[in-house]
Amino acid sequence: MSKDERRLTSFDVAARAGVSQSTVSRALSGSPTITEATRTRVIAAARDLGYVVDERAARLRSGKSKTIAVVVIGRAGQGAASVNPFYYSLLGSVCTAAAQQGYQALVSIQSEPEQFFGQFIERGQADAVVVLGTATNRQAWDHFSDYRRVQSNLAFWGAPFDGPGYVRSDNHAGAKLAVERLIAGGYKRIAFVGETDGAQRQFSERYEGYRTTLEAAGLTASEAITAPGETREEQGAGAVAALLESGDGFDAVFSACDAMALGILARLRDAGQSVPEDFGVVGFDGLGVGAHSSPPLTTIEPDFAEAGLNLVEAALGGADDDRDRRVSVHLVERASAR
Amino acid sequence: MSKDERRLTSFDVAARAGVSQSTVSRALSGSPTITEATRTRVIAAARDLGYVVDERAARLRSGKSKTIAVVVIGRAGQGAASVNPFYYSLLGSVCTAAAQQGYQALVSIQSEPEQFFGQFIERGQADAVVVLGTATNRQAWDHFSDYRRVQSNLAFWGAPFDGPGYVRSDNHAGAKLAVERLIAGGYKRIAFVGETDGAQRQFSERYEGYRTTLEAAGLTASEAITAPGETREEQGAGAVAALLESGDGFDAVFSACDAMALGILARLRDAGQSVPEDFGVVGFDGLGVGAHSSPPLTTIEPDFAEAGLNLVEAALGGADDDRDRRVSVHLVERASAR
DNA sequence: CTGAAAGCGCTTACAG
DNA sequence: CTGAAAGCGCTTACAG
Repeated sequence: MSKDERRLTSFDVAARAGVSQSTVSRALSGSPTITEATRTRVIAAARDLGYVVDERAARLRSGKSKTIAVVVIGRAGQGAASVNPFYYSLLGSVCTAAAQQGYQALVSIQSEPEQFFGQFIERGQADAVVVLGTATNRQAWDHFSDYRRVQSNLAFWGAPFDGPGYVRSDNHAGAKLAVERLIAGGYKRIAFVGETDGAQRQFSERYEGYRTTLEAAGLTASEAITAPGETREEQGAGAVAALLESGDGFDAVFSACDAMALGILARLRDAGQSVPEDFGVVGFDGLGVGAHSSPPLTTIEPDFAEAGLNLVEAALGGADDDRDRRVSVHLVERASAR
Repeated sequence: MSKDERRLTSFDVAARAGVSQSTVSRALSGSPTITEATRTRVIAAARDLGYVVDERAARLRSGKSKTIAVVVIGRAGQGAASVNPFYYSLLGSVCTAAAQQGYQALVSIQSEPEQFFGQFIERGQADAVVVLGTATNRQAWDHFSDYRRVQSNLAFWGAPFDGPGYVRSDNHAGAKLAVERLIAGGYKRIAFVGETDGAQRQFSERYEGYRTTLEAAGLTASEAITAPGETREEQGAGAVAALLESGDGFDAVFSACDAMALGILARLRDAGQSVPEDFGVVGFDGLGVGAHSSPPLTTIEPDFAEAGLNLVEAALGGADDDRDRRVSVHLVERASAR
């Protein structure tokens, strides 16, 4: 610790300010029942002494922790290196939103079943917990989904399921933005790439938005296209390859996520298709790496600050919070649609 | 909380296991002075009851917090959105390393002077603090650098200064790897892009490594090249533009960081230079986005897991830790050098 | 508006 | 190896 031999306590501040310990506590915690004069004196004494309250004691007595635990789910067997930039940005937004609400953020990265842990509230370490990360770690989501039944101060982003506490993008609005952008670019035959079987719940909503927007414009929607692959990029590449081979004359793709769109772009280049001239692509997520692809990827981006705030509010609200939280999205114009 | 009306305490577990409260504490905390039989009984009682220890109380009494505070510095005025992927990866590695050592991670993102805060130890919230982030926020680094004088359980990555507690890449080895790779690719006139005036301390070390490696190979090193710009990418683009205009016949660049290298690649493409055929580029940092640039960027990547571990150890070690901590690096072969 | 006292739920000397 | 007691440093009823 520092050079002081003994820890300073509120007693020392009380002595110096000539008040009782209780008054020190009230003055420092901003209690309205304290004279401004007294408060000023106490604050000065604390400053002179270099005193700060011991949060362990304050929290034990008050029963609150003023902390949000944030669990980041990684791919099984891969740890922190498998967390993609999208979730790191979301993590950053949650930390910022928590700070704005006067909370601190206790972060843990969990990818293996033996480390799945969410009992931060029971241990008095947090008042609520936010879980976010890849939908592919099914075991992790099963774990936290079960846990939500006994602990309602839990909010999620990225889960393959749906239910209370789940926050997500306004997928319908996003899909509409993407598809309308492609229609405006003059593309005639627009495909959707991404699974709609529920592995990633949000994809189904994006497909629905794709379908209704196309139909509203008098165009025909096709079945969602998918291809197997270890990574999202391989899946996207495979899907667009199938699409080109189909001979159905597709000239544009709305990809359910940017990672797949990146694979789509790479495959299109290999196939000699020029984007955006011959073929249009719009993704979803607002991944920063899309700004460096060739061509840079036009995409739908959720408002990260709003997402962070919604997650914190939903977690803190617990069972009383039954709002259907959908985060607004906007179109990021880059260069993959003419 | 959950459905129980009253919080469970170690007393409840003691009653159920037929032992005293002290025995419960010792059994659960793994004290070696407890019979295996007793421990088993206590653990079973705790499990049956669904009891977990209240960390607020445990920490108050023990005086430890088993937590590492991680401060992520963002660009002034920009918040979480300005934190680049490199620092998020580092943050993830620190969280993982902390967990491996039995510590939790309390994360805060700080970019404005009014939020600079590091007194987590004095408040009993952490046993050590790790500060990382962009070197460009000079005020933030000044703040934490001053703080290191009174609080030695502090470690840094990315600081524009040097001193105790600073962990960094093995820049000499990295520069050597990069330059030797370019020499092996047959490039004849290799430039260095990046400032060496100390704004980013590590850059000077990379320049030195560049210079000595080139000289050892009997080639001539040039002065470091820089150009003004709001972002690293603009700086890189400007520098390579100057380089091409110089007419000095440069055919390769070792860029002090990937962000600048990305700008270099973009500018080279605009100038009609083909990479890696006419011009070679090697960056530094191992940024994930480099895998999606065109061409994909060959780069030097520090070992993130090792970096996280070193930061945690250095912070926990405090004044007793005077090791010069340099994290090993490796070459990531992509496609910007022939 | 302020103070004296109690107590939050643990861990840790101190005994035996 | 286990127990009874004290005490970590606050906040919060309870008084006045």
